[in-house]
Amino acid sequence: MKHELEELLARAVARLREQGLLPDEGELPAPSVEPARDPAHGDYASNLALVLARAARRPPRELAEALLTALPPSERVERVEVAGPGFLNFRLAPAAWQAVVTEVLAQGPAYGTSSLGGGRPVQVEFVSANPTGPLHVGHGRGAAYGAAVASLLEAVGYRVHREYYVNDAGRQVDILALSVWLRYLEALGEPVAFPAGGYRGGYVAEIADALRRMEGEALRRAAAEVEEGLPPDAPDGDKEARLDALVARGRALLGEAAWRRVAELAGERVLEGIRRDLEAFGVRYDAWCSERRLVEGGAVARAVERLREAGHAYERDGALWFRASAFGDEKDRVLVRESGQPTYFASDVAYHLDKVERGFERIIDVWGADHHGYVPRLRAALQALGVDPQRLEVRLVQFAVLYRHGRKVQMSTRSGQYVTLRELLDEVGRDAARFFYVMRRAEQHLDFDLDLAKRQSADNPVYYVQYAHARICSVERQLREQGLERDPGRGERHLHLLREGHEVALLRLLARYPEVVEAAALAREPHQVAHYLRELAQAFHTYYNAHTFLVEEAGLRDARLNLVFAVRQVIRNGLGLLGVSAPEAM
RNA sequence: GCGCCCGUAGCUCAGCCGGAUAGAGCGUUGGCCUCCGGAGCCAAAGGUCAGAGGUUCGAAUCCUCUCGGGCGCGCCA
Repeated sequence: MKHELEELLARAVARLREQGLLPDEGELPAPSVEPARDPAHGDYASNLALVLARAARRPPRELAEALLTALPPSERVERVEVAGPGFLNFRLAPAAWQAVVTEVLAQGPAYGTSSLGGGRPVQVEFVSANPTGPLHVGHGRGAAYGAAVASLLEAVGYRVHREYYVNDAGRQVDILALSVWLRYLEALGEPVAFPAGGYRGGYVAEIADALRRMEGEALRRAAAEVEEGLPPDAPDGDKEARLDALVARGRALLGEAAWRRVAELAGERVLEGIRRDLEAFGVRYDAWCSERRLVEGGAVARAVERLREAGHAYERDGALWFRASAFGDEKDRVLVRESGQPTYFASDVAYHLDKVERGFERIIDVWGADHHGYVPRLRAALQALGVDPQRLEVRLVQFAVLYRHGRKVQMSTRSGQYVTLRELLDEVGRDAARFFYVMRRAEQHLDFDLDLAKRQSADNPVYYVQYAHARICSVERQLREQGLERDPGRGERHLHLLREGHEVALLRLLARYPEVVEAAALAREPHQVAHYLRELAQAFHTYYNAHTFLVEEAGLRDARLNLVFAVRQVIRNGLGLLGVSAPEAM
C-alpha cells in the first residue's frame, strides 16, 4: 500500500519536472509515505512537498497543491488533500483496505515476505561464544537477536547463511583442557590447587568424569610433580603466568598427543552442549566454522601473508604488526606474537576474508557490546586487503540484566556464577525468552524481568499476543460447536460490511505488516515486529470485546471470520519471525 | 585521559535518515462477565524528551559543550 502511494507520488514528481515546476536535473529525494499518526490526517501522509520546497524554491503548500494536481488518479485512493504546512494526506477507499483480508488469506505464510533482497547472499554470524563453557543469558540475547535478524532478511528475499564461529584454537581451549585434567586428577586423589584463572563450572567436573571413563588412570600424574617449581598463583603471583605454566607442565607430563585428546574431548563436549542449548532455543545454523580449521588449513598464514605482501605489516619487538592506524584504527595491532603464535585477530581477519571469498555481499556480525573497540581494526584489515569495509556490518548487542523479585541477579563469568541459557529456558520457557530478548532495541540495555516473563497474564506481552492467536482458534472451534458453516467466498463478497471502527483499525494494521517486516529487516530491528504484534493483538482483543463474530447474518459473520483469520495468520507469521510459537490453545 | 553507546511519564521502553497536539506497556485510580476463552476490555491521572547553546520555516530527532550511567582502550578471546 505504502509503495503504491510512493509510486503515484513519483509519477507526480516526474510530471512537475516536465512542467518545469521542479528542477530537471540532479537527484531529488525519493517520495516517502508514512501511515498517518492522527486519523484526522487520513490513512497515509507524505511530507514530500516540505522536503522538495527548497529545491523547487517554492512555498511547501504551493508545491503540495501542484503535486496534488499532478497526481495520477487511483481507484484505491478516495481522497487526497493538502494539510498543515504542506503535507499530502491520503484517504484510501474502503475497498482498498478490505482487500487486504483476501490478500492475507491467499498468501498465508508468505504474507509479509517480499523479494526486496533479490536473492542476494548475506551471512549472519551470531553467538560465536568460546567453547569453554555453557552459553549464558548474555549469549541468549545475541542468539535471539541474530536468529530474528536472519529470519527477517530471509523474509524480505535475501539468501541468508547463518554461521557460528567456533574459537577452538588458542589459549582458552588449553585452559579448559587444563581445568578438566585438574578435576580428573582431583577425582583420582591427586589434588592440585585449582588455579584462579581456571574454569570452575560443574560441567568441567562432568567432562573430567568422562575423561576418567575413557582413559582410566592413564593420565594420572602425582600432584607434587604437576606443581613442582611453578610460579605462584594470584593473589601473590600472576594468575595468567600460573595458568600458562600449568598448561606447559601438563603438556610435558602427558605428551602432546594425550594433551590434544583431553583438549578435543573437552571442546567437543562443551560445543555439543552449546548446540543442544541453541537447538532447544529454536536457533539453527547453516554452518559451524572452526577457527582451528582455519589455522591448520593455512588460511590464517595466507591472510597474514597477504597483508605483508600488500606492505601493511611490519616487524617490531619480534612480533608481526598490522598497520591498522593507517586505516582509521587508533593503533597498530599484533598479528603474530613474539612466540610465533598468530593472535585471535589474525584468525579473525582470515575468517572474514574467507567470508568475502565465499561471495557474501553483506556480512553481518552480531557481537556483544563489549567488543565494540574491535570493530575498527577488523574493518581496517578488510580495507587493507582491498575489500570494501562497508560490506562488514557489526551489530552490537548490549547485555541483559536479569531481575528476580525486583532485584538484580548477580552474575560474574569469572567465578562461574552466572545463569545459563539452559536455566533460563527451564525457568521461563522458550517463547517468553525469545520474545523478551528482542522486545528492546539491541543496543539498549535489557532489563529481563523473570517474574514477568513467567506470568500468564496480560502484563506479559508474549502471552498477550499468543492469547490473541489462541482466542481466534477458539472462535473457530466455537463455530463448529454451534454447527455453523463458514464460507470464505461468501466472506470475501461481504467484506464491504467491515466498516466498524475496530474493523477498520485491524484492516490498517494488517496492511501495515509487510511494511513493518521490511523496515525491521532493513534496520536489523526485530523489536519493531514485537511492538507491532502487541499492537495487533491489542486491536484484536478490543474488537473481540466490542463485537460478536458469530452473528446470525451469514455474510457479515463470514466477513468477520475472514478478518480475524487474517489476523491470526499475521500473528503466526510475525511470531514465527521471532522464533515464538503460536499456540492454538493455552 | 581518549573512543563508542545510552539518558523520553513513578518503572520498563517506542518514537531518532527533522515535520502536524510526544506514544505504549506496567504500576496507580475508577468502571465492564445471563454474551465467541476475564490469560480480556473501557476510562482517568501522569512529561521543563538530563541541562545549556547552535543549525532550521520547524528539533525528542542534526551539531557543540556540560552533567549522569554503561562499555572499551592487551603480543586475552
